[in-house]
Amino acid sequence: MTRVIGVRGDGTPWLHHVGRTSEVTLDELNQIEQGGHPRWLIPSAAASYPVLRRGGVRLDRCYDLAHAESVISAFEGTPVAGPASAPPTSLTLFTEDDDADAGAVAATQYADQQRRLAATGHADRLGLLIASDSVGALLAVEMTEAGIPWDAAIHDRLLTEALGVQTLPGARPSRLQELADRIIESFGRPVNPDSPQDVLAAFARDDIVLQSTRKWHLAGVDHPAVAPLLEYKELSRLHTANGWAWLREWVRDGRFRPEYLPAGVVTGRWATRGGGALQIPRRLRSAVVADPGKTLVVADAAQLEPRILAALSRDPGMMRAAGAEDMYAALATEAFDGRRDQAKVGLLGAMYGQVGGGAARPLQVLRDRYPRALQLLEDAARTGERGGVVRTRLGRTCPPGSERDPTPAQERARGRFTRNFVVQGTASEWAGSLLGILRQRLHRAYGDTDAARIVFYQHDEVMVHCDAALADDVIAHVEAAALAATRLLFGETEVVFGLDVRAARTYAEAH
DNA sequence: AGCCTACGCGCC
DNA sequence: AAAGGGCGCGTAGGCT
Repeated sequence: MTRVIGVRGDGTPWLHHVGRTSEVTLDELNQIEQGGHPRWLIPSAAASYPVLRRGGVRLDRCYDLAHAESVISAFEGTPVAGPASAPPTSLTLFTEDDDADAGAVAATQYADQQRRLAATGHADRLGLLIASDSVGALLAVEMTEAGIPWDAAIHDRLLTEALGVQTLPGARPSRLQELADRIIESFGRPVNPDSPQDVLAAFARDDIVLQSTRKWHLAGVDHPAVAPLLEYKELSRLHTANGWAWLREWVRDGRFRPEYLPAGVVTGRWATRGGGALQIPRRLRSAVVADPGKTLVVADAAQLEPRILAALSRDPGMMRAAGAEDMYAALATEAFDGRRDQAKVGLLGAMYGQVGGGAARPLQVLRDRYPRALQLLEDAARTGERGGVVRTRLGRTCPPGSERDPTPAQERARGRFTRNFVVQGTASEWAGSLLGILRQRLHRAYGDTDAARIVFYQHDEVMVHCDAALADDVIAHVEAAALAATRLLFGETEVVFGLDVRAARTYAEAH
């Protein structure tokens, strides 16, 4: 019998069961949870689970009505704003309005969703997708709670080494100021290096006309300001995006705690809010340091998207290549006279919708040698260009075209989007499945303790902060989770989804 | 002052 | 002739 769980605006948990909604204590919830790990219905884990966690409750499984609604509506062709982007007021009905029986409303909505799921004819796959998004919603809360271990002193030292010393708040650090001075000196007049317009105008006065100040446009220009400008841009980026202000705002008690938005991206990828958590710069990854006695297990899926393409299309040659440890090298041996870079450029170009430039010839080779794989992408692109929708392996559906009268350029852009959607979205399902399976395995092995906690996840990469002595076991759990995710999505397949996985004290060393 | 867009760049 | 997908975020600069 289904149980609905939620939290009122005043923080009181409620339980809806056999037609009745009543207040419930955290102890009672824990007892029911321990008694058999039911699959709780929950209007929104993002809204309710943090309160339950603060009370020591750990849910194993749930069905998140907001995520389910997003998945089902998109499949039906009437997308709602995603659960992540929905403003808090839209949850009022379920969590804050004490007059309505929130439990009864949720139970009704669930029944309606089950009916609609059955009507799709794909209740099995969509059910897996909803389960995956739902466990992601639970884990997202737990990951924010755990936080990424972050050594502020190391971060500070890295900043000082790169940027020089901080002078006054709001002023440039010394190294950055020196570069700004050199830029001005090179132009012989005042220029604000932070202003693209200003920089373009300065170059124009020296008879150099640039399309933009992007670094790849600047790179080939012969002018004394270019070198300091490129260095300034790189360091300025570090200063503004992950400098001392970021450190003060985001790192507390040795932890960086971003807010995760599972399936916050249309393709199903996660997004984060605040702190730019999915863009932790490489040069700062040595500041991510395990606590004493602990280690970081970092696993990332190698060449995930091309392998996804092979498994989705079942192209025989592509699947054979995707059985190799280095898929690009295998493709190169088979079809590119051993030129690995050609295989990579071609395959990435095919998945992103590139048509010209250096990818043109490799693309033709791929079309000749791997027609089924390329056809899958071409079909997705054509569907998008015509205004249709495409779906991932588990049925996540892209939004319908938004233009009423698309220009040819807009049609092509949408074709590139739908072409990429099937691959990026299915890759996201594979990684999300791995994540949910890993969460369950770690909990069964170590319980709700700090012995092993998932602390970071981005697209095709997961980080576990665990007791150093458990590193090998945790690595085995990650590898088992990857195999299980592969079976879940593709059954028996020749395609190998390999992981680069290792344990180390810092993120920099483990990646 | 607050809001919005364009730009540019970091990550996958 | 060139033609690459998905994001978040800080700054500049223009608007109300």
